[in-house]
Amino acid sequence: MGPELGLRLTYLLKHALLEIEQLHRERLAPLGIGGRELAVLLFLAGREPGSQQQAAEGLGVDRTTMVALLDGLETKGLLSRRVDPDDRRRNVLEVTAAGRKTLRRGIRASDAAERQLLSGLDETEAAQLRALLGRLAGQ
Amino acid sequence: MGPELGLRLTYLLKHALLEIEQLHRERLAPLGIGGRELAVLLFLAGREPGSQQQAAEGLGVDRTTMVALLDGLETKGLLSRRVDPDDRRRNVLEVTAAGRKTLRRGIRASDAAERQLLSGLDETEAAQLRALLGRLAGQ
DNA sequence: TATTGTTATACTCTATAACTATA
DNA sequence: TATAGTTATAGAGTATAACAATA
Repeated sequence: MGPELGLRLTYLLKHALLEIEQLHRERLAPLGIGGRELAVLLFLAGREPGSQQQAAEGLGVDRTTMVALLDGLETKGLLSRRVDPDDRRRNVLEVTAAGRKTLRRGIRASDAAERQLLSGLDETEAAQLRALLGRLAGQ
Repeated sequence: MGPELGLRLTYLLKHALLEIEQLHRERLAPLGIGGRELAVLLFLAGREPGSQQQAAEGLGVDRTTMVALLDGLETKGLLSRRVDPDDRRRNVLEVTAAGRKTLRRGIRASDAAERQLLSGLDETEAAQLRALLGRLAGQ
């Protein structure tokens, strides 16, 4: 574990994150969404309709942050909020048909961004990196 | 490459970065510096005295961002600015004796933070992760 | 004219506190 | 009283534009 800045884990992780975020910006721009919006669609599409609070917890963002994120997605017609009849304080979130279409295109764009970041690694190495990072995340 | 959010590379990288940043905050707090200040000290200590502009480029931050960072370090007595007599537009940056001491303690704190992040991996796996991330950064 | 450091300003992402409507 | 969504506000971190001093 050398002292050099370029060898510090924080530096290496930040470098990789900044690069993959830039690749996502480029590839998601034609779809009119950002990486955080893709993450919301990805999170919502895979489970039963839930509340904003549940989505915020699942995504690890504050519920106040979620409001603006959902405003954007709703304005673009990619998801809908409707009041939960069983608890009128809650909004039930549902991805629209347009949202599902954008999500499918977004996943392909994200896959391409990941492949580009990992283009210097072979299949085995890419899988190793993914597995090791997954274990840091406790998966 | 599955569609699930928790398997996306961006999610995994961000998770690891947030965690190691938190570990650094905890371990650097007693030293009175933040992770970005440690990075500046680390960058400056390893090379010939240089200008703010050179430091900004080397660290990958804007030169306007560097000003406030250096203000903090100078106030704490960890580095000094002096006008370059050969080009009076430039400030020559030098880490003080106190700065070098804080740097040594900071490196130990950062090493400990890295070990904690990687505590679920064995030595070989930790080295693999470091090497793979290094290759993404073009090293 | 161009460059270095600086300041003012703005934009993104994030969180805290307070409001409202519901429970 | 407590909870879900919302708004206002503020704090990091970042960048752009413009300024003074110097080249």
